[in-house]
Amino acid sequence: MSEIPKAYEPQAVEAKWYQFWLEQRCFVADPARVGPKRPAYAIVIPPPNVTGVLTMGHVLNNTLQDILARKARMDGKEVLWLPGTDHAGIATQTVVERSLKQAGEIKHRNDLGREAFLERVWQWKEKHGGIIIQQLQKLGASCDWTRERFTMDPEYSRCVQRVFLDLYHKGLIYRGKRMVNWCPVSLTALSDEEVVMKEQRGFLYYFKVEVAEVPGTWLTIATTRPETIPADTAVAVNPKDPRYAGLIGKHVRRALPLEDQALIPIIGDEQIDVEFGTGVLKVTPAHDPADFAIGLRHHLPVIDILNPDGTMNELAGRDLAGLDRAVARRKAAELLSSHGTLEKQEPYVNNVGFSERADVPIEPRLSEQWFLKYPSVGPARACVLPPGEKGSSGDDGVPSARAHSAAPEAGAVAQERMRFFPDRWAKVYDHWMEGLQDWCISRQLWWGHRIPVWTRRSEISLRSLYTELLTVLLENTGFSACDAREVAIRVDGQTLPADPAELRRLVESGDPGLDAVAAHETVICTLCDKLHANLARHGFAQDPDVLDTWFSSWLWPFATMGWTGDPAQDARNATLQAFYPTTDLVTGPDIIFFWVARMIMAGYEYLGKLPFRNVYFTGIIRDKHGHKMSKSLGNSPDPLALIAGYGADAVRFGIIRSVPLGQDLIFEDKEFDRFKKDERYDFARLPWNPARFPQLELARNFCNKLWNACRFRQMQGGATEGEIDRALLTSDDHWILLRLDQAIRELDEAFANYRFAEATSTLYRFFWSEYCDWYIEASKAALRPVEENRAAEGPGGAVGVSPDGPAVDGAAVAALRANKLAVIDFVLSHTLRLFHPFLPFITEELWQGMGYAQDLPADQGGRTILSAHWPRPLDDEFREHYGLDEAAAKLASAKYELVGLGRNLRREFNLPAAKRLRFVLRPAGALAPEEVEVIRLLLNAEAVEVDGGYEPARGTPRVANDLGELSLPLEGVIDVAAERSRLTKERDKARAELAKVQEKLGNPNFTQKVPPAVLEEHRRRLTEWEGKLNQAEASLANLPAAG
RNA sequence: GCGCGCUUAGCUCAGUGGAAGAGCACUUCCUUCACACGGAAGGGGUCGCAGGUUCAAGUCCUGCAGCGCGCACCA
Repeated sequence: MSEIPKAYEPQAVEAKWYQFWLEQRCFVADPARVGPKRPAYAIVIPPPNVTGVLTMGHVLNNTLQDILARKARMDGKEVLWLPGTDHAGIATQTVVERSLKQAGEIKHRNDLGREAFLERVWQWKEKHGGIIIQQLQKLGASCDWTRERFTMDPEYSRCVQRVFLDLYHKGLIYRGKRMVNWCPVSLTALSDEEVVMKEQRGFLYYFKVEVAEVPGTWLTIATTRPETIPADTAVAVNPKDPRYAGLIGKHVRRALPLEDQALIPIIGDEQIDVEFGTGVLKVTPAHDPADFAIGLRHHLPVIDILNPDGTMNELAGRDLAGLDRAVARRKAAELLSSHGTLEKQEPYVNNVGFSERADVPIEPRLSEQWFLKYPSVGPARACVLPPGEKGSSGDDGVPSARAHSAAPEAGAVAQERMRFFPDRWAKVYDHWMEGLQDWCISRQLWWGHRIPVWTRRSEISLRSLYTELLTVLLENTGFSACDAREVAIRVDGQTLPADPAELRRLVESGDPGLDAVAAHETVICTLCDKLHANLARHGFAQDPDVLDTWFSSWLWPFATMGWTGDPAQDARNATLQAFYPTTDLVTGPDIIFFWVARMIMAGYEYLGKLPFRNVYFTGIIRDKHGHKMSKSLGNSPDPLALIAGYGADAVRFGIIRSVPLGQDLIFEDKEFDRFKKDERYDFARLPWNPARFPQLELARNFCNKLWNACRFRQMQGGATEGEIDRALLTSDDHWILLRLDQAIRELDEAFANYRFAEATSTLYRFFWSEYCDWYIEASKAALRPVEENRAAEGPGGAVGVSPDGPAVDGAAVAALRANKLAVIDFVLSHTLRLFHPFLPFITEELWQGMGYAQDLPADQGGRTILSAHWPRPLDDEFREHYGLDEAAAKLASAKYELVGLGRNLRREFNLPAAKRLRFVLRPAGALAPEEVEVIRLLLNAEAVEVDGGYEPARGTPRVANDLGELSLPLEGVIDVAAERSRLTKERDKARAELAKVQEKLGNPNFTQKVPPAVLEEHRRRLTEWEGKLNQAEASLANLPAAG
């Protein structure tokens, strides 16, 4: 570190060290190193979308993971932070299709066809897939990039299909015609979790229908969707509703379509809310989940009047067919109106489900889809510790195995517990797990894992069918018993053995029932590539759908580690054995159902163990309006621009410092308009140019402070990390070492509880307030060049050292100076390590530049700070060895307190900081000259005279504490009024505080019940305030008469 | 409708029953040889409201209000 710049310049530093870390393979995890002395620590990254770009949410999330990973490395653990991306089915397909359309290459993906289109998606992925990875590297993420995974990697895809096959085998996956959430834009089904409810302003339309059997009797029906009237197949009322009960069983004439006003029944159903609308419900089984359920109960027909894209089909009738559903709604209302059956329409606000991705109203639609009944629900639900429970933690914070008292299933035996941070999310999780609905896992997309199922419908005898299946299994395949596990066959919903020998036995059985020709549906689920050609040749067609992206993500913790599902093979998988279960998961609470819950279930189902031991849910980063920041809303600043402007370390520190456990963060300066003209920052050059970010500015300044503190040390010269001589420690040294100890303890506590923001506060306070503001300033007394110190302390020097003070000795001064540097190096080298997880780049630069790496073994910080040991609290041995003394530290803080009081006098008497002042100190006890010199320096005083018998002139401002009385003789310029005002304020304050303490101590309830320590504290406070009050009163009495 | 958060200084927010805190902003002073991305001092708070528990409540309990977020088939 020659030519140290005055300000920290992050850009070059960051690139240099990241490259160094990669070259040195610092992030690469080696399962072979894991052992009793080197425990494993693992995190899997929440995989960002492969075509995504970094958002502020990613910054928060991945910085936290990086902090955990770097801290774990410094703790001596073998760390695997496993990175990767997911294929993001809908998002990626949409992006690619849109770009091809914009380029004019296609009008629709059908123009290319499935294979060619997928080819283009892969090209897109190759081109854009690395962007977010590079961005994570800019942030400093210490992922093991050699293990980067993608959910569409061949091995990963195989895991997905194996799991599909397994669940199909187990009967947990089934195909069914059910109501699903249909997105008319993406043209695919969605899971319930991908639907967001939004309030919509619409109308409640009241229209009337005549009861066929009782002419002249009309029923009024309220609906928000008049366009679905042609799909109505009944009208429902509550049988307990006296208004309508008598009409049940009769019919009404359906209003639309006009050309087909069919008669539909009036049915009674308990679910009908008597209070709502008119108490009469139109029942539209094809287009409403609740109505569908009613339809099932009453065996109603289903009329589907919508096309997949949300337009009306011909069943909607002449007037509506072809119209978009929104247009059709208005048209239907007009039709009713023109026929005099629309009684009124009222403005109405209701909740409508929207496709999260396409942001259009979803359409409840009856369609054939694949569903999953969740596996391992019992253990997955039982393993998460409920709020308030701590579990019994081991040394490394891993909860030990313990049975759950409320395990809902007998199979859920003693198991490890998982902790959520903050724990309130456990309740949300539990609630969702309680009401699990089957998961719709099929998507009508091309980009994704294609469902490994082949189907054929045929008119055939079972004997012929089985014979044919034998051919399919055996022809050109070398099929063996082990392959049989990779095939599941169902005929008409019944499982058929995939073992050729058993099939042959069936074929050769004499059962005459096998010869009847009938319609059969044969479904084959297989992983076996060899069968595919045979299946095609025999008229089987592969299911065109792909699986929900989350159906691959939920396997992430073990599929990324090379899990195969083959027990023997997995037992030999060193990575899986060493690093699963993982230690921590860091993610947003918005995907607790999508991802976290499902991973837990998959973990139990396939590894028999929870996938991670702790889940940290981050806050959500919002803009000043409280909206979640996202790329699509355009309200997120580009993190890379922030990194360019402030430095990666500052962005990390600023964000982490601002986000307490589990709270959302509003990340924007509301007073933007006031500051945007601030010329100190050239934000105009930055593309996002939104605002300035006080959080980041603070953090950048902090990095600069750290930089300059080291620069200051560097400028002092001398040996690096010399030996500390306990005999030469000053009270300031005792103080800072004990403050360092305190900071380490606070940090350990913060880490144990995942309180990262708290950790940054501790670092900030310790480094800036304690180390820089007090300790370094105080140290400047000892750090002055030796000659200067001799002059300052020699006889006739300006400082009022008592004449019989120690003889000044050049060698002694030099030794003191060297010892001071040794303490500074000790503290700084510890501080850099404490900062490293948060500020990886600047700490590495300083660690190397300051020479702290020099004498250390390569694997303990010699090569890089990354592997330096995390500082331990100063133990008894250390305290003993260096004679660390609480009393000395107390003396130092008393000094600083007195300095604060003295500086305050300056202010009170309007004395400019530059004005050289003489103070007089009447010490309460013995006080070494070097202590006085520190006080003088911190006061920026010309002199502090020590005079045990000093009696200041009347009206001389003075302050006092345990150390003594500090007077500021202001010859001839005493502002009596100012001093009276100051002392009066002080006296009143003392009186008030004294009264409070006296009242408490006078209360027998208090003195009897309060813990001794608190009582002691209050008694101490009493004497303290009494002393202050006396002093203020005495000073007031001492003031000359006004005038 | 049910659940979960939040409400503390002008702003953004910490606060773990025992003397109300930080950063920014504001006022005044200082370019003193680490740092003006800096230093010193200062002003500013009935801790949302109302009850309760306690010797002691910003902190625990109950209710209420406002804001936010989830979950939920009210057409």
